[in-house]
Amino acid sequence: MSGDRRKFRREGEERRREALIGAALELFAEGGEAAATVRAIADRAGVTPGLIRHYFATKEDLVRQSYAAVMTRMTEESEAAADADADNDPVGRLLAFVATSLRPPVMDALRVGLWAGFLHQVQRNPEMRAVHEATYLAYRNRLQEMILALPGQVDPARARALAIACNGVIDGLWMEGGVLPEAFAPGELESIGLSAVRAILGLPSKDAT
Amino acid sequence: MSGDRRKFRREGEERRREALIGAALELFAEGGEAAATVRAIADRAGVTPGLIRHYFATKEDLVRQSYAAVMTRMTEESEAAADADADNDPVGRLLAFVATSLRPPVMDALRVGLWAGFLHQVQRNPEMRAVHEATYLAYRNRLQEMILALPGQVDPARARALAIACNGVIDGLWMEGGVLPEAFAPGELESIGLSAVRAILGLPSKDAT
DNA sequence: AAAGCTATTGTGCAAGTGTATAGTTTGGCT
DNA sequence: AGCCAAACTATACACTTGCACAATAGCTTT
Repeated sequence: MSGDRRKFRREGEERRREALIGAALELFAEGGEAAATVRAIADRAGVTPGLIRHYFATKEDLVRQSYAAVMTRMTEESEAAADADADNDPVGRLLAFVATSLRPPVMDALRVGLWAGFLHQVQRNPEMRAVHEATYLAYRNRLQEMILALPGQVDPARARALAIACNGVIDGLWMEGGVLPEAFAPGELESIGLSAVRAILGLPSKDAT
Repeated sequence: MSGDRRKFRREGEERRREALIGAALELFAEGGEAAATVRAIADRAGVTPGLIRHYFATKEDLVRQSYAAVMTRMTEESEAAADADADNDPVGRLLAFVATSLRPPVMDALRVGLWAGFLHQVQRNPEMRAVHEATYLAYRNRLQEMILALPGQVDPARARALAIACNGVIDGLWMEGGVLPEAFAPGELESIGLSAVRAILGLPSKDAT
């Protein structure tokens, strides 16, 4: 009678958390805040809604962790690209870092949409704001380290300003490319971003003879 | 008994529409999408919820029209600010334009929040996308005209790239300043933005002796 | 001054929301 | 084999949401 209770497998805590976060991000990217209901998330993750409460104190908690996951993943991807640049050339590392941020899969419509949706929450939710501040500073500080590693002397105060400026260009172009992809030629934003960063940092331009 | 029906005044169709849109924007800016319920909007506008249905086919309709109103208003303000700068010096005009974008009231937390929410809808709604594209291009083209007016030759293709780059820095810094105001010293972003634009355009730096 | 049009109100409803909580199943441990 | 913590399900609740609809009050016109 009541025997048609759903079968289930016990997953590791880590994997279930990630699955739930992944499902939330998918729904958020597809249909915005409204689409990411507790029931829809559970459904997408192949689980019943109650389980969400088992892993996350509240829905807001899940949303916050999802945001943190997305942002850190993006920084890590750019960082990996910089490290993959096996040259020990500091200039090459920095430019690889910038270029990666301005092409897929980092520069992507879904990610920008995700980011915009979250950004909207950052303003009034202190915990979300903390996550935003942390991820933003992580990215910018990475940039600053790379700037300090460049040949030639740069005093710290100036390095901070330069990092903020470079971060600004990257963010701006990343966002515009994500929102209006067809408004730019393939590779155009990447090339523009690299030139701009070079100009800001006073590096010689690529097409110099 | 049933005589305590609320008194009201009949407003013109135009004024009521604007009042409702205004109320929606206020709530959206303050508390995000979640705060802008039909009831709250009606309340703020000094009206009962049913009336919203009288002026807008659906809530989504109201939201879309609100966003369109905000975006057009922002562009108009920027344009007006640029025109108000009566100097005949092209460099001064351009830098004033940039600086204005990076300080209040243009760089403002509420506006950035509003804009983020708008951006989030741009991806799924073709009409919103059209509004966004138009306002973005209007701003960027304005920038491009000013770049072409600078002393020295700039070929059009390069002017486009420079305008995109400058627009990127401005957007990025504007957004970061709006989201994390206390992370920057007063005037810091304005000064960083001006230096960055100068560097990108190859203009002499301000603090040159 | 009476009538008529419609802007505005008030009430109600079905659907969907996050969350609480009690009960059931699972897989590892002894 | 048997037990037990906890991973998981199921159900229910209190609330909120957008929307429909009939009644009414304010203008405009005659």
